[in-house]
Amino acid sequence: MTETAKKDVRSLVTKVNDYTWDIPVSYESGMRVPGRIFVSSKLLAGIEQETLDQTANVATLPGIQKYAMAMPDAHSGYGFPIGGVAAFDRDTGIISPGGVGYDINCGVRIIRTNLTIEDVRPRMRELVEQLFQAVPSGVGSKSKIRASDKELNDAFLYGAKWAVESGYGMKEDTEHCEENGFMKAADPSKVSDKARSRGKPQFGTLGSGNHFLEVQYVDEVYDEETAKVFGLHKGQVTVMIHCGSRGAGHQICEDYLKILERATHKYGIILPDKQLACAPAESTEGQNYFKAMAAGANYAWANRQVITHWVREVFTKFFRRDVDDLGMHLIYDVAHNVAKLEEHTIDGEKKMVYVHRKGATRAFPPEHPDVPAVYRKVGQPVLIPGSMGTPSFVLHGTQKAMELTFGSACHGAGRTSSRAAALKTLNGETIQKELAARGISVRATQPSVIAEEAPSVYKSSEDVVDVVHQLDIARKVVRLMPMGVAKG
DNA sequence: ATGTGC
Repeated sequence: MTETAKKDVRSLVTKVNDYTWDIPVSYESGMRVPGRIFVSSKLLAGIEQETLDQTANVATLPGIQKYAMAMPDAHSGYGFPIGGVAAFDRDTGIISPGGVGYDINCGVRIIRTNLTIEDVRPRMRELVEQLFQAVPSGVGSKSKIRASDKELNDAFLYGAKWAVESGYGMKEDTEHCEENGFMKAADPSKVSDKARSRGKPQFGTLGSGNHFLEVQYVDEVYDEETAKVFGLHKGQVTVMIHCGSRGAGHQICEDYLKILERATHKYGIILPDKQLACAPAESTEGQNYFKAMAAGANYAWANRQVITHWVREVFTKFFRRDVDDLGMHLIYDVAHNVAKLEEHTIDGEKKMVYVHRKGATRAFPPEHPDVPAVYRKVGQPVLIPGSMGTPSFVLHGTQKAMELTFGSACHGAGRTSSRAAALKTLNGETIQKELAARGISVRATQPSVIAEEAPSVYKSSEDVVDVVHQLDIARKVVRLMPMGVAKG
């Protein structure tokens, strides 16, 4: 980024405090509320002009509440910024596929183990190879499962619950997922044949891009008490799965963007950007999108659940110990790309709003009824993956998040440069060797994937997480260092 | 992110 661009960004926004910057309604015509960026001055310098513009654009949408928000990892996306949070009044507001993103319920889960670094490190390469072989990855990768139409339908309806009941997991798994692993609003009849045919052969596949399957260890504990509640302690090995709804979610988004572009016109909604296509939340078009989106979200939960089962299979064979003995419990599973109908207190009044989190994690506080009973006292686990070779974090949600961000926090590091730029300047094999020298085994479909996802093309996950911690919208519990990574 | 791209 050039010096001029940096200056430009700073001059347009107003500092509220060290981690909060506002885009005034005077920034762009039609803004109904200000934009609000939760970011340090260091990270603000890296926020692109387009991200600010997109945040301001979101602020023009009907029924928006309080602020159009951007998290410290924000970058530009389709219409809405990635790292964005926006809540719309159920009765007067809109719902928009661009506010969720193409990868519906792209998300993260973390599984703990009883293994130590010493158990795993000497055999890391071999273990990663086994995981890579067990979980199909890459663009267009196909599942080992041949799902029937009925099974696909049940997965759209019941998500992780379908997977567990089909033999891919343990009953307790669904209790440790956001929404218990499925959104009840799902209606598979609102999903097109094309989306179905793309989703049918992809259960239990990782996908590509920044999606990964990672063996990690707890290298720092910030909050002993909460870590204990999550079953985490220093030196312990964990497994993180980061992936989404594959071709199914992608097709649902594409289908409904077209439908909602027409609805935008039909309902006379004026948009600064066509990519913000939306419909009144309670309109037929809006509700149909919501029902299809929920089905896509459920597909992603089913996907991560099937992968979890195969990960457990690999570990039990590899270490010749059963799942109970290995202590491979799912800690939690969060959605990073989803819209939800939630109750929030706005200006002292309880209200139902459609909260769009696109590249943002729900961060509900202690005592919230939607937090699983086992975590009720400490708040929802907030899972923030790092980029390849960089630390990931477990945090917990707070009351402050309910007050400031509709119960939301950031979702990860966020790119600083494009895939194309990374491919031009970086060599995958060199990066793989550098990571190996740091004790991190990476197995990918091809070297170019490693170049595209190099640590240097991402913001620091540490910096991003520190902002949400300082703001107290999520508090750090542990830091996880990667040891082995399987990627598409 | 994606049976990757106007």
